Amino acid sequence: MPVHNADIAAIFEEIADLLEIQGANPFRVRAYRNAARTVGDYGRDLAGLIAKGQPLPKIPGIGDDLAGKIHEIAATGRCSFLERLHRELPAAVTELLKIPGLGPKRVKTLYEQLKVQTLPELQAAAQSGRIRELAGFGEKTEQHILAAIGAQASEARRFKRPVAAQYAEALAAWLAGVAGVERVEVAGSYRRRRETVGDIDILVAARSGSPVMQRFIGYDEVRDVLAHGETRASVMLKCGLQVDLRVVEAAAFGAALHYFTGSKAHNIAIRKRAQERGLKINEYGVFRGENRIAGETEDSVFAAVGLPWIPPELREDQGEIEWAMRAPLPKLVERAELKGDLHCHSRASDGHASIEAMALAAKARGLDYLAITDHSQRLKIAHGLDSGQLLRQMAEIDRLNEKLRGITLLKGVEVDILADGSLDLPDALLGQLDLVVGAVHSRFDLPPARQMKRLLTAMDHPHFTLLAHPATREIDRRPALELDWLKLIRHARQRGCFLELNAQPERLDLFDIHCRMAKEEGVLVAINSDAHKEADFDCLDYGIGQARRGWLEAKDVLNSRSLAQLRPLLRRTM
DNA sequence: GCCGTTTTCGGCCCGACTGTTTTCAGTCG
Repeated sequence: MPVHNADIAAIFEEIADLLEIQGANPFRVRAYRNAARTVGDYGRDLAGLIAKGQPLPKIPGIGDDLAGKIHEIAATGRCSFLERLHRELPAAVTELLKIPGLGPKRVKTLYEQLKVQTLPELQAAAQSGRIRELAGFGEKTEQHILAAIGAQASEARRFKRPVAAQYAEALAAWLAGVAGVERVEVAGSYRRRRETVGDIDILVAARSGSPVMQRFIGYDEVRDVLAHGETRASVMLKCGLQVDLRVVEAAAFGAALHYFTGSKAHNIAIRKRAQERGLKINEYGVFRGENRIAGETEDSVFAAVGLPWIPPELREDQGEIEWAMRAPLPKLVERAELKGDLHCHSRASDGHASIEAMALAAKARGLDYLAITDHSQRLKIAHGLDSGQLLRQMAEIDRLNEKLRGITLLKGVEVDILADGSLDLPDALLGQLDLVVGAVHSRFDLPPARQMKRLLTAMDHPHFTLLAHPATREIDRRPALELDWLKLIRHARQRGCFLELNAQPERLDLFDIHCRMAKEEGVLVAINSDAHKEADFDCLDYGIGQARRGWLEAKDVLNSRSLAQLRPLLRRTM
């Protein structure tokens, strides 16, 4: 049973929960939480490194003790320290922390006073009125607990970007129209362009006396008001999405925007930096003693701690601060820099538009070239093309290229990578195409070693160009393949092929950390729409967001090349 | 538990809102 970074992170997170309930030193608790996040986001498989006998890399926040625990978990899958904690406190109590309003102190009280360990026990205690009897608890708390247990199953989820955008943008536009409102910005993980968002954070600059707070909690889509004060409010929308609003004066907008954009880890790192310089940062500005020295713009906040403005997509405390101290930050790729799209479908397989219609739609969105990559024969459900059908399509593309102006079509295919790594169409045919996009659409359950072999074998094929949606994950539906990413990326470099970042918002595959790994290893990434209809080209924007989170610049992106620059790259020489 | 250009000990980010309290602890972001 392989140990993943996520498994190590989960153990550290559980240790942090249990220590917190025990009332341990809060900074010790934080050390475990930081370590959980650092390990969970770490780009390389730590247990894999250890298994190969390599030393653990020096990771900030991981000292001798935690490194020792990582070694133990990697070797045994267990952590004796966690097991010791379990002997003192049942594992189930950490579940109680998931109830909003219940933190470590209250969970400890519930366990010690009422012997409550599980959610059903908590519910029973609340229903029988025993919770309100406890010191520090009351009737309202008991009611909230009952309501939260009822809501928990249905609403503990994250929202994909298109859904979040729909609500966030509409609400932001509505707030912008309220009297006295000067600026509105959607902050939080949405602004950092994370692939999913747990809630929406909206920041408003308003003149004093603006009714914006009242208008917010009275918004049509609001189901519950969770909290509201003078400057801050939280609501639950009917769709189950939580929205937090913060209102500040214009002079503090930059500081507040930085604060509410996060991430939390980035903010902590920036504040520590401020502290080292004798400054204090809060959402109202940067202060030296009583004097506010910055805060109107984000630029001014960063400048106050000796840094350039850092793009929101990089604010994860994943080295962006250290990088900015010693070198210019990357100039992250923008949508306008994409010159073409190397993966889309037509009506010939499972698309909904003709090749010509797709070409015109791509041209209308500023693209200069478009590869038609319908599915191959094995994918029956998508009406995959056999050799004869693909040959006829190639002839059709030749005819269209004579007719079309301002866009060039490339002949391609999204060929199935079969379980043994072979490709689903004959070599002679693949060799006639401009590019071969290979993809896994079946046998996601192969053992990791065989899955890895499958992909490496496919890349060894002389005509293989580009690996589509490499992890094959679909958000909330299908987990990512367990791959040795560094090995895969280095193999791609060696074989002269490329990786796709599939821009469909339910895929967003490559992951951000693997984009960054590809960049570091010198493997170009193609940001592709995988469009099945004309409007899908707009998905490229989601791909750009993910690419930016992966530190990619235009030079790291295959389809930022002009067609003339691209053609030689597609021609395999090995 | 981590960490070091004021430190190997003594720090560790900061403020708003709620509910239970009569001045604040707990929770959250």
